[in-house]
Amino acid sequence: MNDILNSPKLDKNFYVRNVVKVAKDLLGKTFVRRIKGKTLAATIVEVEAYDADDEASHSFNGRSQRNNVMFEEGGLLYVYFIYGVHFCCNVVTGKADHGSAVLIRAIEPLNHFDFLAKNRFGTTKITEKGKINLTNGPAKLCQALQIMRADNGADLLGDKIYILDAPKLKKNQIIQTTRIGITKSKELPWRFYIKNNPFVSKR
DNA sequence: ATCAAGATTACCT
DNA sequence: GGTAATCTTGATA
Repeated sequence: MNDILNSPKLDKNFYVRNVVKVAKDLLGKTFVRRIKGKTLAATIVEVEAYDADDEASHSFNGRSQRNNVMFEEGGLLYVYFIYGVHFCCNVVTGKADHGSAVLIRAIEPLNHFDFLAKNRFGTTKITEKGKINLTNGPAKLCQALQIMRADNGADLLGDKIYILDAPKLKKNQIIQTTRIGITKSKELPWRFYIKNNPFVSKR
């Protein structure tokens, strides 16, 4: 655990690359959220890439008030509100004005389970199944980590939300497939997840 | 001005 | 498996 938290932050160069490569490389890295004096840590286990010339991407029709952060240089957090109910968070990638990001779809918590459970269910008493349910979806993990509108545009090189390096996964531990919940560009194989990880949202 | 769709989730049958 | 929840955006009038 201490080894994990003592790893270096991913740097600017990591984020300013092709979005599909960044997506794949984010698997296994440690997502950190500092809030209320706590340092919440979780392993990234499922992601999706959204690129500029990708019909399913929020950036496809150009810059707008909502997707503005996606067009910044890589290394920021893009948070959006969806279905009038949920927040989802993305890691902005690529050069300035490009418009690409990686949706974080699922994480595996490493600490502070009571705090996450309180945020999700209003109680610290949870079953084994409830534990899986803490962060096995893009809106669930935002609720658990208290990521919301105010966090849109957060600097991932700052000290509130950031990602730590971790050993690169082997090729055979990564599954590549099509994305979930979209109607356009469904055929692009831009979803990645860690094989056999119980926190992955859907097989 | 009105309307439909949306990178989801929880709860129902 | 179906659908309500309920805000924001972009299209059409």
